Amino acid sequence: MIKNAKSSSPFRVNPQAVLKISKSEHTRVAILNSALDFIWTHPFRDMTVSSLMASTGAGRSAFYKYFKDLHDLMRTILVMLQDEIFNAAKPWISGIGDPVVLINEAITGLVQIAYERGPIYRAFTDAAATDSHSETAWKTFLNGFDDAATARIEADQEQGLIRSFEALPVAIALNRLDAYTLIEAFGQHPRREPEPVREALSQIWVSTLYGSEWLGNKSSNLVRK
Amino acid sequence: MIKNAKSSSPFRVNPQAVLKISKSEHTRVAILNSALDFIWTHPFRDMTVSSLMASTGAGRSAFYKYFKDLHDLMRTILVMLQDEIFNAAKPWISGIGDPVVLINEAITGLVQIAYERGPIYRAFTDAAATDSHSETAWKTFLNGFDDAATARIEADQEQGLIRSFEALPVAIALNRLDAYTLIEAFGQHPRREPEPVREALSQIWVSTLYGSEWLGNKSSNLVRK
DNA sequence: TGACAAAATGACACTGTGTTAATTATATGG
DNA sequence: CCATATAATTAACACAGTGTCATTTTGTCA
Repeated sequence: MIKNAKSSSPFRVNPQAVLKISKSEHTRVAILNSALDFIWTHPFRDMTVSSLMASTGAGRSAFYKYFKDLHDLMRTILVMLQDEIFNAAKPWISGIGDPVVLINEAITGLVQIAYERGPIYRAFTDAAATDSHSETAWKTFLNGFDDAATARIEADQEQGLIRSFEALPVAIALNRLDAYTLIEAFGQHPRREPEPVREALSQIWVSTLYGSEWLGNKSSNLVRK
Repeated sequence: MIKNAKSSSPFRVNPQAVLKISKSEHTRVAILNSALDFIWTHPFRDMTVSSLMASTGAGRSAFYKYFKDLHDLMRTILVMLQDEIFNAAKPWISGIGDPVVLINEAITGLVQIAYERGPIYRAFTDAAATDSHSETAWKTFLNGFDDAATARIEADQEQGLIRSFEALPVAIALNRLDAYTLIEAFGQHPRREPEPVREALSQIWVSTLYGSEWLGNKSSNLVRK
């Protein structure tokens, strides 16, 4: 029980308008929300099955009817959040037009979401450290970004917009840059200010891929044919 | 017991030439080596006090005479390794001459050490996820790099070698880039090939700080006055 | 050798996990 | 509205690992 606006995650699972929810569905949603609330204010390492179930009304062992263990629960949440963040990155990944403008759009979106969900993403990395299945899930999540960024870099290289180099290692490195910079900045309270983080990431991506001459707010005139 | 060349960490604590070692010192060193060997081949999450002490001959509870808990042990190891890696970064941090040459030297050293010690560093980050003291130790470790890099960037900005921007957020971001790219590439077996990783990091640092015109193997003609 | 300190140990209490057999609640068709 | 099948819930248990402490063993040196 006991959750006030300040201590509960802004991301909670919608109880589907109270209509047509089986008891089972209800408990499952209660557990998910309880986990999201917990993670918003506590490190993942302090999460226990009993601490979660305490806020749902049900007893501890009911948990195991819905999730295999705490890591299974975390993987469920990761899947729930995946689309949201992939969509934020989409402008650059598959957008058409000035790539410097697009990349800034994508980074702005990424920073925004990281700011809003930081502690949850932080919990994924903590979970990955303590369980091999969570580790695999987190790696798969990151690999999705690696593949997408590699494809975009290679496409821009063919257009002559990016000079020639091995795209994959650079894509991996830039994605780790984003992931862990953002998680460290926004993964626990108090969170850092978003704007300086956004500027730093933007500067690094743009100068690495398109050259430092495009820094600053002026729009570039690189355009995809 | 039982350790062959293949499965034991190349970094082990020197038993001081067998000379003048008290029983106590001997056991302490045995525990440290046991931990290093374990970490070289297993994830930190599988390390238990009993698994460690099994290879030392002593019983489980003897462990607590030497270390408060497993995280205390890990912090001890982190302190042991700290100098080595700070020294690798030193060329750029405090070197004089062409900064592009220096930064490549520093990154080469960093990659080298990360390759040799990868699983140990990986264990630090895993430990940081599960214990608040280890988390603090790891953050302090990273902050050392942040401060040093910030100072160097600001110095080069005063020399006009780096264009003007807020140095700290960029320094933090570039250090997270290094730390987590290296740990992911070399933190568990099989490790990735070092050379593509080195190239990617070098490209990102150089183009972010000094501009993409200095990429490639040609030495730059930026020189500190 | 004897006496003292240091090191090591076994036994214990504790926390948290995941399972299972038994119990209780729920929903639905007659 | 009730009977009943099915689903949800629980209490109790066995297990793994931690950290402590009183006691015993070992090492050292006067």
